Amino acid sequence: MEKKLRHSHQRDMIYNYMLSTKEHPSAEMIYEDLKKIEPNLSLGTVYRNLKLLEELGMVRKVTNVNNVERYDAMTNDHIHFVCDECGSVVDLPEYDNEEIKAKFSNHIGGKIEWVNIILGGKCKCCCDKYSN
Amino acid sequence: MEKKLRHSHQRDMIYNYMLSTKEHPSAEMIYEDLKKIEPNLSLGTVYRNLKLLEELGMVRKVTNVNNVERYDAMTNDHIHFVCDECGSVVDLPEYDNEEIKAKFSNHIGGKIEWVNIILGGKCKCCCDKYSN
DNA sequence: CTGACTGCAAAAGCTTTGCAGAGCC
DNA sequence: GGCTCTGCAAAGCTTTTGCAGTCAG
Repeated sequence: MEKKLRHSHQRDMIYNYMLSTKEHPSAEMIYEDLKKIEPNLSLGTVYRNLKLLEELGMVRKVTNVNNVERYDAMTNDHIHFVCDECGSVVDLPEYDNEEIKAKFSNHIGGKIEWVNIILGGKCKCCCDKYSN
Repeated sequence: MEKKLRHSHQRDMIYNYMLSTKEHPSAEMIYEDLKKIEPNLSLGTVYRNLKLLEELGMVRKVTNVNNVERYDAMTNDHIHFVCDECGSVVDLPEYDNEEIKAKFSNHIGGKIEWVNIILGGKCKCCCDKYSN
């Protein structure tokens, strides 16, 4: 059942990149940025490692923006805001998910393993740009 | 700017189907079911109309399960639970989104237009099936 | 050495789109 | 009649996968 992992330079790069950015990048964005440092990197490797890191609970999918999945390194419980205009995804301050879990756990009967809260609309930047 | 819509039998079928189901279907699921009644229906038409209905605010994307988008007819504020095992998406009782909007609107600066709250885990059915 | 990991490129989805014809108003 | 909508099929994109070679332990 358990996976046996070896050390991998590429996986390190990807994870460190995830830890360093606040952009909630897509696989493609990660690939484009890391290729500057490691020109041989392949997109398939990015996808494979994101999936692995997700299974390890080190990274998670945040949301799908325009049919592209956006990722986040797991830190604490926090929620996100997505701009429908420019597609940016930003963190919002810490938020207690336990409350909402507790509220619905009876109703579900099964096991709640995660909570994903996303607000959407138009970010400040886009509101200023096109005022309407 | 405004769209000029004509009446369309296919669009009616799709919307009525959305109102009648609790399954939060994908385009494909809608297509498969409606084809039984309307064998000429095409998948492209389902996609086109879902997009249209979404723009009209009559339908919304709920969440992406295994790279497939799931839809819901807009009713009131409610939230969803997704089973990671079987991919089912179910409604949870009404929930007040205004509270959470209010909590973060200052922080965002822009305009919050929607809230999407999703809980995930293993549904009762799957918990019973594979007990571990 | 062994088997996990990678790059490459092809394959596999899901979703969108161009086009010619049909249908609504 | 004009413009929207549809079916069909092709194209477009993102993501996954097979393979042969590379690398970590």
